[in-house]
This record gives sequence, structure tokens and C-alpha cells, in this order.
Amino acid sequence: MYALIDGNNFYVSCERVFRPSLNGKPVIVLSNNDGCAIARSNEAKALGIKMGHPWFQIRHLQETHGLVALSANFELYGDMSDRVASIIAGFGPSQEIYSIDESFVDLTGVRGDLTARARKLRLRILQWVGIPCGIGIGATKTLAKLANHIAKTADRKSGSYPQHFANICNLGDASAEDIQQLMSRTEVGDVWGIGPRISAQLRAASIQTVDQLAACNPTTIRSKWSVSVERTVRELQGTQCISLEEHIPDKQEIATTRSFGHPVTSLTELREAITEYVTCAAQKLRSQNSTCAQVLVFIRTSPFRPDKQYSRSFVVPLIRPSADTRFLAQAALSGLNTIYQLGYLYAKAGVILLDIKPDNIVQGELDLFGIQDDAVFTQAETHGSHTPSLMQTLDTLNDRYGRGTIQLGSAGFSGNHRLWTMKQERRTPRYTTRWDEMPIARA
DNA sequence: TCTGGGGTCCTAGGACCC
DNA sequence: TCTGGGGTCCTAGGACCC
Repeated sequence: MYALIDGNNFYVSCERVFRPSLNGKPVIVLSNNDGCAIARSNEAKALGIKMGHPWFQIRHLQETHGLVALSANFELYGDMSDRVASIIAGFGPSQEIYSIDESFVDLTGVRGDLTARARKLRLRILQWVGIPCGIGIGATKTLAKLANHIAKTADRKSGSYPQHFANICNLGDASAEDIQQLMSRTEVGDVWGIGPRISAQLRAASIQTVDQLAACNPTTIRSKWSVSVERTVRELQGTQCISLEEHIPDKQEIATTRSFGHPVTSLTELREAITEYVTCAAQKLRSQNSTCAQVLVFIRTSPFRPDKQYSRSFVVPLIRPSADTRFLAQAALSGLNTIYQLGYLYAKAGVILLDIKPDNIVQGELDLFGIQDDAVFTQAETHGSHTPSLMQTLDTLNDRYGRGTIQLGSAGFSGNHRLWTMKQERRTPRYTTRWDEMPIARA
């Protein structure tokens, strides 16, 4: 048996912990750049606000319906997520932290009434951290996900599912008829792994509800779709195909990409932005003790504007794998030079580190220039996997005194007007991670 | 005026090998 | 008329997830 525990409207719930006056109101959290809605309270969902809804299209709801919109405060959400995850860890022998607001727990060997245990866990998270959760339990991860969907939806719009499944749904306890009923009331598009494209294709093949999908022959599904959809069908039938991943695998690629606060035209500004992004990506790379051998850089205009469009990316191979910000920046900036074109309004740029390997794997080199050649030796030493002491020092200083304390010159200086930096006009305090932003209780 | 960011896995097709 | 068979590796793009 697996459980899936996830925070309801997680980002909004984090905000509400510190501002209880937001309870009962329509609240949304906006993406970076205050671009679109990425979390919605139930009240906001009831107003018809969709996931990814552009802010400028719904901002009038502030006046008409008292909608409250906040800028994303990822530092706060990350910290709240850690607190929730550490409580969940006690629920079973192993846990997979699947996303910022979700954990799978393997319940193998857990005795007693799982539904009662889930109820206690939910109350504990609510009391200790303040986040309301939904808990689904099923024989496979896909069934646990389905149960979680039922738990959340039964809570929100009563009618489609029996009310007693609200917040906690244990399919392991449900009768075969109950499960059949629940599945027949759920659309295929609500299943984990079935996205908009495939659900449209399934519907076209008269497979509309989950019970219909679960009744399909996996082999036929594979021949008509793919092995991924086949796995989903088998999981719905109770066969485990997707296992719990306890340890977090190293990232195979690391990206830092941002939309600009204002359109950017000049190479100078793009160089500043790219330097900042590559710095951020390189730090993530070092934190998982890896190097990369290729750096992808891209720039693009806004696909939403009628202007001339331009979108190019370029992969720069490194002679030697590295995690040194200086060499990665050099590569990224040279890539930028080759794709930059004057005359476009750039809306977004980014850096993606590719071909990532553990930093203890070092390719030996055949010294074609002779071992005595000092110049080559120096170059090999400085270009080799990263220069640990310098980069370690940089990471330590930036960790202690704040990001950007030590940076590359090409990132630009604070005296410059950095118009490209993203907008965040409605961010709440980082209550739990900054001493100077700690909430103050008054008597 | 204005539309996020960061990932993974799978498949098809091309290049190349013997 | 008629042009093999079996394999690997790489890349681009599609689809999905939160």
C-alpha cells in the first residue's frame, strides 16, 4: 500500500498560516514576474480562475470580488514544505518527497487501521505546521494519487463523490463496488500520467472514465499509445509498475531561466542576465557535486506579442567538464554572442547545464604538448573540473552574506539600472527563514 | 502594458558501424 | 521489376508532471 499526502492549495495555505485574515477569501499566488496564477484557494477556483491564468486578465477581480494576489515567496514555501515532509516521515518506513507539496509513503508493514492513522497524521500536520492536507491510500502510486484526487475533490464540490471520502480516501478499505463507482465518476484526464493530449485521444476512442481505462487491455493500450500509458493502466489495475524513489537522484540537467520584467534589446543587458543565470545554475551543480560538459543558452521574444519573433538556442561543448562559474559563464556568453541579433524585444532567456556527471569522474588526458609545458599544465589545472577552493569560498560567502555578495563582473553592478530583473511587487515576508522578517505577535 | 520555472521519460529518425 | 540485416548512439521533439 502507498499513501500520497499533499498540501491543499499549498502556496496559498502557507500564506494563510501567517495571515489568517486571508481565510475564506479568494487568494491566488502569482508566478515569477507576477505573470500568472500558480496557486488558488478554493474561493478563487470558484471564481473560475484557472491554473496559469494571466494576472492581467483577472486583476479586475480585486475590486469586484475581493481577490487577493500575492507574489510567489518560494523561500517560505520551501521551508514550510520541509516541516510538513519531516512529520510525514513518521507515517511509514520509507518516503519519497515527490514535489514541494507532495510525499509518497510506502506503508508496507504498517499495522493497524491505516485510515485512522492517516486521520491522525492529517491533524498533526494541521496543528504543528498549519497546512491542511489531503491523503489518498491505494495499492499502487497511481491508485494512491487517484485516492488523493478523490479526497481533495470530495472536500470541495460535494456531490461528485461521497462526502465521507473528504480529506482522506483509503481505496484499500473500499469495496470493489465502491471503487468501481468512484472510478466511473472520475474522468481519465484526472489520472496521474494522462495529460490533455492523451485524454483527448482516449475520449476519441470512447474511453472517458477511469473505470473504462482500467478495464482496457494493457497490451492493446501499448500498441495504440505507449509504454507509459500501458504502465498507468496496469497501475490502475493494481499492479505496481512505478516504484518508490527514496533517494533523490542527481539532476541530469540543471536549468535557470527567467522572463524579464521589461523587454530587453541590448547585448549588455542579456550578458548580465545570462551571467546571473549561469551563476545560479553552477551553484546548483556544485551542490550536487557534479560537473557538466555542455552549456545551453537560449534567448527568445514573447510569443504572445505580435512583434517579430526570434527564438534561438545554442549548445556550447566544454573542452573539459567543469563546475566553475567562470568557465561556464565564458561558455554561456560565447553562445550568447553567436545567437544574439539586434532589433528584437527579448522577453526571456536562460541557461541549461547538460551532460552532467559526478565530479569524481575525471577523464585522463593525453598530453600532446609535452609534460614540461608549463602553459598547458596551468591551463589544465585551472580549466579542469572546478577549482575547489575558489568556488567553495564563493559559495560559502554567498550563503552566509546573501546571494550576489561575490559575483562575476559580467553580472553587472548594483549601480546599473537592471530593468530586466523580474517583478515581484506583492511578496509577503519570509517569516520562517529571515530573522528580520519574523512575524511579531502582539499581546 | 501584461502570459512561470524546472524537470523527466519516451519515441522516431538519422548517422554510423560491420 | 528486383539493392540485407542487425545493431548502437545521438538528437529533436512530444508528452507529461508539479
